[in-house]
Amino acid sequence: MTNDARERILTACEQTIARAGIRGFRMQDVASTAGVSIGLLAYHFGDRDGLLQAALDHVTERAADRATHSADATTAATRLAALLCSEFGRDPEIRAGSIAWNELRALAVFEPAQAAAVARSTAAWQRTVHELIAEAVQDRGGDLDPAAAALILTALVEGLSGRWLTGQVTVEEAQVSVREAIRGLGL
Amino acid sequence: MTNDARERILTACEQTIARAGIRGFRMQDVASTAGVSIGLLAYHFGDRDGLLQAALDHVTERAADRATHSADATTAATRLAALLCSEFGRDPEIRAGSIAWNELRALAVFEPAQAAAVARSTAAWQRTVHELIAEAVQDRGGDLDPAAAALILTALVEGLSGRWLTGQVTVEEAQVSVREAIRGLGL
DNA sequence: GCGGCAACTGAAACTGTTTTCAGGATAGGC
DNA sequence: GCCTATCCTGAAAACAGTTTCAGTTGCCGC
Repeated sequence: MTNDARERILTACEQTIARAGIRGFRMQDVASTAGVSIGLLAYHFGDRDGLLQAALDHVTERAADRATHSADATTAATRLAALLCSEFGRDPEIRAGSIAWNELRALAVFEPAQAAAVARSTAAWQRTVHELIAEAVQDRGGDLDPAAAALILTALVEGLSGRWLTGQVTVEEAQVSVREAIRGLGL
Repeated sequence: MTNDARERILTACEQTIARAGIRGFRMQDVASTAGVSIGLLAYHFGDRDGLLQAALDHVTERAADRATHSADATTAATRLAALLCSEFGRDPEIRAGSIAWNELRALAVFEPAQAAAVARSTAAWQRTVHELIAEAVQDRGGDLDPAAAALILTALVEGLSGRWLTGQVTVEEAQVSVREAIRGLGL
C-alpha cells in the first residue's frame, strides 16, 4: 500500500500542476485528488518543496523514457522529426507533461536546484537529437554542424511548445514548423 | 506626483518580478522598492491582481516599443538579425524584461486574460519579423514562406530565451544560433 | 494477545501575505 | 484662512496555505 499511496500522490501532483501550474499548486488539492490526508504528504515527502521536487523528478523521468522509446522509423531524419514532433499532441498526458515541463523551466530561473535538474534533462534530450542529426548528415552529406543544429531544433521545440500551450498555434502548425526547420537546415 | 508614484510602482513591480518571479512577488517588496507605503498600491491599483495586471501591461507595452524602434541597419537581413538578437544581452534591463516576459508566458497557460495579451503582443512582434523577412526574400530571391519563417524564428528566440535565463546558454551562443538559423533558412 | 512499528489522519498552531481602514499631509479653489 | 479633494500612510484584521503532532489503524513477529 505504501508504494501505491506514494505513486498516487505523485500522479495527483502532476494532475494538479497541469491544472493550475506550480503557482496554483496546493497541498490540499493534491491530497484530495490522491484521496489521502494532507498529513501523509508530509509523512512521505517532508514538506512542500520535497513533494514538488519528487513530483518534478517523476515528470522528467517519464519524459526521458518517452524520448528514448520512440525510435523505430526508417531514416535518421524521419526518426528525428518523429522525436521532435512527439512533444506536441492531443493526448492529455502529453499536454500535462508539457505544462509541467514549462512550469519547471520557469521555476528554474529562480531556483538553482531546479535549474540543474532542467539543464541535465535538456542536455540528455539535446544529445539524442545531436546523434540523430549526425547520422542524418552522414546519409546526405552537407556542411551542417550537428551540435549547433541540435541546439536550434530543441530550442525551437521549446519555443513552439510555449506557443502551443498558450493557444497561439495548433499541434499541426507546430509540427509543420518543426519539419520545415529540419528541412531548412538541409536534412 | 501621482503619475510619478504610479510609474515608480510599476517599475518596482518589474524589478520585483525579475528578481523573484510572479510567485515570489510580494506587495511589501514592491512598496519598499518604490519607496511608498503598501496602502498606496491598493489606492492606485485595487488589489494584488490589479497591480500585477497593470505591471504586465506595462511590460508588454515597453517590449512592443523596443521591437519597433530598433530599425536603422542596412539590409533587411541585417536588421532582422539585429532585432532578434536584441532579445539577448548583458544589460540588466534586457534580462529583467526577458524574465518578466517569461513569467508572463508561463502565467498565460492558466489565465485566459493573460493569454490574450501575450498573443496580441507576440503577434505584433512576429508581424514585424514577417515584414523584414519578406523584404529580405525580395532582395535575395528564394522559395521561403515568410510567414512560416517568422513563426520559426520568433519561436526559436523564445526557446533560446528560456535556455539563456536558466544559464544553459550564453548571450553569444544564443545570438550565434539565431544568426545560424537565419542563414539556414536562406536569408 | 501483546508489543512494536509503519502507514495514516485531520484539527490546531503557525507563518507569511494581502486587504482594510481611520486618519494625516498637501495643494488648490474660494 | 477655511474647505475639499487627492494622495498617501502604516498598523490591525482577515486570509491563505503549510507544518506539526497527538492519536488511530492495521499488520507482523513473537
